[in-house]
Amino acid sequence: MEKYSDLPFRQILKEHGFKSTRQRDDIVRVFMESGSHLTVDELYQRVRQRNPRIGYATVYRTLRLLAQSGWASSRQFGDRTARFEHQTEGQHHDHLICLACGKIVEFQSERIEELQSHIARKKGFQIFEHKLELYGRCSDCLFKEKGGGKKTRKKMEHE
Amino acid sequence: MEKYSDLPFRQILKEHGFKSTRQRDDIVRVFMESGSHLTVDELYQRVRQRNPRIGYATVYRTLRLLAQSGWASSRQFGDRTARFEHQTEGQHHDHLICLACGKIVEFQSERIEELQSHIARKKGFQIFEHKLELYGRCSDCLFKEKGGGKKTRKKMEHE
DNA sequence: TTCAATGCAAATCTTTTGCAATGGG
DNA sequence: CCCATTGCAAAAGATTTGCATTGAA
Repeated sequence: MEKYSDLPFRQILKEHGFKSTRQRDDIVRVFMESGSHLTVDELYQRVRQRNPRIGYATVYRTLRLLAQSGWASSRQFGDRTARFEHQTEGQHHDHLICLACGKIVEFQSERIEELQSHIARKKGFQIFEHKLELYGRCSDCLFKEKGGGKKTRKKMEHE
Repeated sequence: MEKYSDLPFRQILKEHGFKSTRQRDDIVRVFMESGSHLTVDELYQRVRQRNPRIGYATVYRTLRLLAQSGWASSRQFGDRTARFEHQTEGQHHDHLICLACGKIVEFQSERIEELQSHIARKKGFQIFEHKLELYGRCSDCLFKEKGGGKKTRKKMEHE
């Protein structure tokens, strides 16, 4: 068990004049240990396992705190439930979302970002952030759907 | 006044075994005549001016119908309210959104779409659709914010 | 006539908020 | 000790649904 005081987030809280609490520690911990893209409810359930006395509202409030300090950010994929992801060091990334199994894969493309700035400039916009989401089927689900193919195929290009 | 029976959407309804009604006519009409990106409430308000006896639920249900037949599609920009846009003939387009005044400008980039397919292929995904949104400030708002500049400036490039 | 569509209100679902009780600094 | 934070429950906002009534075919 690590010491709570080791949590760097406590530092952030202090800097901004917020208090550190058992609840915030637990929520931040669980959030940090989790793979990204959790819904608030998923996070709440996991936090509850560690500390069953935590309220839903506290999870929301702490998540907002995390977002405000740049540690987390929220996204909506398709559905109307927000998902929170770790803010990976200013590194912007986008998402591939499998509509069949829900898998979310991150990617990054400098070329696309360049084109975006180019377009924005042409339209007179100054871009602060962007969201790019590609929805489709991941290869696992494609294989499952097409049925019975061997595991390793060479070609799977369709127009 | 055009004849209701001229509405091509009536054809779609019939083909799918749905009934044409005064309400559906009115809603589809107003939707078609409106600039895109209306919220349900905005559409509801406008439809009410034409036909005050229409219920909120009917607007939702008709919008779903429009979406299912490919005439409309819903999007969430930033906020948690859905906005509906016309489905412009299979022509995919993306959006620039001004965070200050809410203006939404559409654009299209074949180069970006190519890069997207390329990335998807590398990750083993097959893409069915995508969403790309650029959030920032439109030039109007940029001028307003920087204050007092002349209307027509030559340069406004910031890094 | 018949059953889909409507209007209304109530139900859901996600997120936010008011407030008395709690606990960090 | 003081006031920010918490937990709960209630509120709010968006969307959906149940059901008796209406109306298109």
